[in-house]
Amino acid sequence: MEAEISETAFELRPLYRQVREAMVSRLIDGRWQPGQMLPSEQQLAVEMGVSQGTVRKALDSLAADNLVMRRQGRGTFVAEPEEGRLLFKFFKLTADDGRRRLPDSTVTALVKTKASAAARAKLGLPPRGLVWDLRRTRFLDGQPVIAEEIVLPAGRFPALDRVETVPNNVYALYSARFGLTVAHAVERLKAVAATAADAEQLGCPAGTPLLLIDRIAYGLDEAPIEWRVSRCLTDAFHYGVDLK
Amino acid sequence: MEAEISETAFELRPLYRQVREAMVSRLIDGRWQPGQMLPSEQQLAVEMGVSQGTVRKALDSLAADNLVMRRQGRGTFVAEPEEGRLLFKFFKLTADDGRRRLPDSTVTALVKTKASAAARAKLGLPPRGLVWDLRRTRFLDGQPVIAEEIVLPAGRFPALDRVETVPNNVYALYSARFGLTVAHAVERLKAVAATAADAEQLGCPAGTPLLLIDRIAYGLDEAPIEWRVSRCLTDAFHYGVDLK
DNA sequence: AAGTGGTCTAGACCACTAA
DNA sequence: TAGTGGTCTAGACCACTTC
Repeated sequence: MEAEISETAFELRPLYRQVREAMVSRLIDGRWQPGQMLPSEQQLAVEMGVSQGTVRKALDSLAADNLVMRRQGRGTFVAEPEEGRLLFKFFKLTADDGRRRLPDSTVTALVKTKASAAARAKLGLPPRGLVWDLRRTRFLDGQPVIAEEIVLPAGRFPALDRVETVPNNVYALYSARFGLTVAHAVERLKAVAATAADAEQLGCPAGTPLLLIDRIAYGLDEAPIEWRVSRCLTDAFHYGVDLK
Repeated sequence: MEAEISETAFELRPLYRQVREAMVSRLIDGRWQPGQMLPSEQQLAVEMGVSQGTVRKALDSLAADNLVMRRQGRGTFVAEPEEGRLLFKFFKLTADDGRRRLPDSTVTALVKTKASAAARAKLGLPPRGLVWDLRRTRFLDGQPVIAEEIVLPAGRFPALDRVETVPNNVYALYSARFGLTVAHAVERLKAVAATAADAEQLGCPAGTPLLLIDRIAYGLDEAPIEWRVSRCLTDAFHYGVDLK
């Protein structure tokens, strides 16, 4: 009952790191579900055989990464992707007047194909690996502003095409339907000219400057979950970054 | 000697916040200079009349914001803008092959003028406020890749035009010459078409898509220090963002 | 050996939430 | 009132750096 963590006598990482990793593994395997309240610090300390202060340090680290949410007087809860505060963690486009909202989405294609060499490299897939290729157009104020392609490793998204409707917030779908939590992402931005296809999809002249966002999203286990390329009109919007 | 912090009995913010603010004010007024070693946690605890744990929490918070650097066995040091690790805190452009280096710079103009309405809004200046307007071209591999305009409130940069040479890393200049530390910045990115002036400066056709970076940089006192607009060719480079 | 920051513990008390 | 996380303290011991 006690030695949940320190079973082997010699451990290189500090205790609170090991405690954190034990907690992350509970998030990965679903023993702790989104929205669920965690045991109290005291209970976790007893259960894991460490002091409350060490549990606190691990929980604070999870909270800093937005994996759990802590509320004084209430408890500690597993983060939910639908939660308002987190909706914009991975969506950095903002209207120039400051209003922030998620654009509506219209799926234009969803097919399973062999992964391209680029997709295999981005997602760490073997030769002949399969992927889902999802394409959609996203609208703000009824205007098409983003042409998006999402590439997913087919093995982690079984029967994705049997989902009735792909929701606007796909990360909520990944979580609820496939048990995959997007923990962090890396984006690369460039300015590119709209191709003829972009121009048709976005209703702008060919050659129009577009903000290209190339994203790889990673799960709790640090494995790539999604490769996404968004091509955005930025006449009335900007991509916001906080450098701290 | 003791009650450096809790002079008044009632304070709303937690102690470690007050300790942090006392420390930040020492950074602002120059009692703690860049590169300088801070007193040990124990000394600070005694001096400020709090426990070592509270001092540690304040110092950890400063370290998280890259305002100080902590090294086990050595001590805690005020961050220096020239330090390698910090050079890229505010420069997010990376070569597509992964190499990171700061581009060379050539100043094309440096004049003191009345601030435009836009500049007054960005920098929080009064009507008829004065600014420095610095323009430069930045090169990577000998190729011009960034056309940059930097607008500075003249009041905080006296005799800027008497600086012999404006260094490539202007934030080191702000620190060494004017005692101004850039603590954080907010950037807005868009894709725009190169104007005729851009085209001439960067040696590209007019209409070429450019990544526009609009940055406001803030000092330790949270007042704006700099407004900067960079227009970047991103054929061989990208702007990297880590979403965590 | 001495001095520094890093980890871990134990316990007191406060602030907030819910019943 | 009971239970939760948040703050603050005091002290022990470890890891690293320097002399």
